[in-house]
Amino acid sequence: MTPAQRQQLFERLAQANPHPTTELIWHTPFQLLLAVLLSAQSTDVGVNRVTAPLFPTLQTPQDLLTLGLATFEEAIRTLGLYRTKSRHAIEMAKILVDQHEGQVPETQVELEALPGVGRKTANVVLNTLYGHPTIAVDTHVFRVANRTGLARGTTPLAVEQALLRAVPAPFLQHAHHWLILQGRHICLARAPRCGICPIQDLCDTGKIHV
DNA sequence: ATCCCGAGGG
DNA sequence: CCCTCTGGAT
Repeated sequence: MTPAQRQQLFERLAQANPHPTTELIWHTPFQLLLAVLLSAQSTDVGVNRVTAPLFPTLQTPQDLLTLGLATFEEAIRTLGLYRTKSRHAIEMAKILVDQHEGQVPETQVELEALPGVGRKTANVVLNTLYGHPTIAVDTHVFRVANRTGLARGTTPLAVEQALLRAVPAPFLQHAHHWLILQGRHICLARAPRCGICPIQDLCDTGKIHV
């Protein structure tokens, strides 16, 4: 894909979504961190479903410690991976209270040191919470980048590095969410909706068929 | 049967 | 590299 085509690709995604943001519902920094941790192998709709009744009284890491492991497990049970996620969330809250004065850290290293927080989650937090020009590569971004030919790679890290080179600078800030929304609503995993895709003519796969 | 804003452990 | 964690949606 040529630089001009990449520019055009993001111009169209930007036009379709002028103010892209996460579809997770949150109000405090800790809630965003917790919601992203819960989103692993789960849909945002599912995460919002379990956090809606929880978040009014769960705003800080201390609130989660007060709630306790058993109650939290029960509250997120329908998400899947609930035991691992609950354990990580509680351990994460302890570290935030003990070592970060209850605040969400702003560096990749500090974030990835938290239980349950890997590179993808750290990138989402840095971008969404602090406005860093990071690109978190999740299942959607990975699929869209490889399918379109925007940036190819066999691992999430390789795709992330390819995207950082392929995305025109003015679009870096919101590239993550534009690609996510494209993957979630248009470039679906099983049945991509090429008929309504705004970048179909720029896409390597879209030209071929589907 | 496959996928969903993955991470940690072996 | 592989495996496991986990339930709901399609």
